[in-house]
Amino acid sequence: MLSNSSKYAIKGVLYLALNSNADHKVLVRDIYDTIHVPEAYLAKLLQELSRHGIISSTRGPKGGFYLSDEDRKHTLLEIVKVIDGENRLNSCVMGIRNCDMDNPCVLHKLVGGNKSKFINVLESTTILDLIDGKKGVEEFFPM
Amino acid sequence: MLSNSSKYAIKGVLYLALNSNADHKVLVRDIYDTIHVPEAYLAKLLQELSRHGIISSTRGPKGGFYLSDEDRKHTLLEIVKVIDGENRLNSCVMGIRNCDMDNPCVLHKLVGGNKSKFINVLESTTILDLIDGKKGVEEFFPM
DNA sequence: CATAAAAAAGATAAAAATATCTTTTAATCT
DNA sequence: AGATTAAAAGATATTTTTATCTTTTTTATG
Repeated sequence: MLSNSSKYAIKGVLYLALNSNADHKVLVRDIYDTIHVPEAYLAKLLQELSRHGIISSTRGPKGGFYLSDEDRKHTLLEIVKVIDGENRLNSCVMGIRNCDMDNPCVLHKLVGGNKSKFINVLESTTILDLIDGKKGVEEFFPM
Repeated sequence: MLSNSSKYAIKGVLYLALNSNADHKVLVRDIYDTIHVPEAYLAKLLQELSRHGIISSTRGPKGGFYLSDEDRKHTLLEIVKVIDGENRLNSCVMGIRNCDMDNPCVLHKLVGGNKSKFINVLESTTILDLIDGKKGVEEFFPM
């Protein structure tokens, strides 16, 4: 359902949500170990998210990645769509042609409901929602 | 969540459920076009299922793949486990270490419920359940 | 302005998933 | 028994995903 890349991206954004703001940017090298994502790969993913305006970044000294207040209003689904593309989530669970919500195949009816709910959660959950009331990274990235 | 291979396999088994029995075996070459799965690849998948006792087959003239009455009692989850292995479904949605149902990470709590339900459907649905009351292939594989 | 810091971009590599092709084995039928 | 049929097994190829490495561009600062 979700690619590894999307999971990585969400973990990265989550870290930024908990540890950064416009006045305190963070470097990929400070993140990757905590969230268990290869450094160079994480860099690529964050760059992609930045390019799409999901997160913020500045180059050069004192630069790094961070989340503005606006950034925090983005949903998990937006992250997933940037990384995995629209198609992956929209396609029929069973990969059957001409099958969608309106004209579901038998299998779609069977498992499609749960999938829809899964997507709904991603769509209705913002970064802010996720970290609301949480204090530290430990809670999100248990060893 | 499900690999393409698993989807292919389920489609193949579904076709067998609708079109075969011990007295009427079918060849891969008669299946693949209808369910839109590459011929040689489908053959491999069905062979794997046969090897694991999920479906039946015999070689030689009048041979082919088919489902015995017993075969029809297998669940979708069994098919998925043979093709994708145990790990794919059991791993944490977010790929976070030491995270499971008992000690869920924040994201797990968020989407884990829907995933569990998805797996429950696969686990509680047999091949027989799937085709119960259905008349033809068209209903399952709409063009 | 020169230097250093850090993201951005581009190129390449490795691994996994998907797909095909060839050879072997087993079953049936004449 | 010999020929033929079809799955089983094995080997190879392609594509996609995941991952790394190198170069370039931007920015801050001495």
